[in-house]
Amino acid sequence: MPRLLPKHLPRYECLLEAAKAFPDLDPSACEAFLHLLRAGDVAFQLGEDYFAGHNITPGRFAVLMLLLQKTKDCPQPSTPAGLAEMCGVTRATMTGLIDTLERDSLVRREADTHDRRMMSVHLTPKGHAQMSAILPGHFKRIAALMQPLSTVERRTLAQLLGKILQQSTNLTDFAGPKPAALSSA
Amino acid sequence: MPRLLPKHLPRYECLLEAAKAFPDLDPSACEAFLHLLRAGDVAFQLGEDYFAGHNITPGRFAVLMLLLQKTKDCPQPSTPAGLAEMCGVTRATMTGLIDTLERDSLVRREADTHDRRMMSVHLTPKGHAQMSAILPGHFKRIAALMQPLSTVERRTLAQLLGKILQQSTNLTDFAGPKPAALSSA
DNA sequence: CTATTCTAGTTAGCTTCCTAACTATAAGCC
DNA sequence: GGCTTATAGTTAGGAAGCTAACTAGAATAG
Repeated sequence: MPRLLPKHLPRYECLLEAAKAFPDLDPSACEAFLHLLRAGDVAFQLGEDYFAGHNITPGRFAVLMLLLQKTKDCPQPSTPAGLAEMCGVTRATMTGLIDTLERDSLVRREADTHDRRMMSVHLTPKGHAQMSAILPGHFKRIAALMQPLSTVERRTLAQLLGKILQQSTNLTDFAGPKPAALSSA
Repeated sequence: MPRLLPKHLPRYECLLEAAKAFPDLDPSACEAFLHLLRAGDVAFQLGEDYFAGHNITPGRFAVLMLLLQKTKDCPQPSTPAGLAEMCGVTRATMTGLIDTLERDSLVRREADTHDRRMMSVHLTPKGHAQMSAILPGHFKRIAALMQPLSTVERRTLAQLLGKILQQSTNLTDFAGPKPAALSSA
């Protein structure tokens, strides 16, 4: 399910030309932005296409990945609400993801004994095996995609993208900071 | 509709640690890849959130953008199939997009007089006005997102992403070149 | 000229996300 | 303790993309 974006990146001269009609158009910003959209889509599809061969969607992969990390790092159980938070989706969406993962026996729901509203979610042995089967190929494909970039270039890329991510949070915090987010301020 | 991705980027030390368990994991490649996924999503959402205030989806915007360019550049009419090709979606999806755009009087379908299978799609005056209302704000937001990067950094970013895009086409061409794509080879 | 094949556009049904409303349980106020 | 509020999870219905199958018209083979 690729994103609906123009597949064709305009040449820089076209952006310069368009800037005459639109004074707000910053050609260098637009060029970087459009490259980012395309490359981000390509990166996403790289994973999506690969996972599809293992009967997994990106959303299911994200959940399995989080559960895999959890089993290693922290002993505290994973709840649907916590997973939704970390994945950036609603609790309703997480319910659906866990439904299908549980149907395929990749995860298991367990009721919390202390708080009967809560559930905890665990990776089953089958789920663990599934991830062990998927991850090496996934990492190989990531390495292949990044192969033309030197280690220095990768570092540079990550830093430049990090600045954009930081700016994004600045902009959204400025535009509409959640009241809850101000609790620490 | 953000993509379902882990919102949290792992620290580099965690990638180094994970590489011990997974020999195929290249930490610098993964770091760049994960940053790219997050930043691409942020960039996409920047547009999506803004368009939503104008009752437009990214898909509809892409179609309107192509039609706007067409009116300037080439006199040849835009067909649904051509638009689908340029947007990278199926013809079926394009039918749906044009349906809603036509319902909102932003575009107009016209039957081709020579080939009665074909339609041509045109921007209406209202569609043109809509784009004139949307684009300046869109360009401003793009400029704001890229503001922390210097012109040189933007250029560097575009070049690094260009290498990734090129590599992506190399990989897919190698894996499964469409027979039709070989016609020129 | 007729029959096959190809192409443009549409329709029908699926998936994955969403929001809004609901149920059950826990926590806080009187 | 009993009432209000907040929280965890689920359910129901909607939006936007997909594939597969269909219809109508054009192109090509015989």
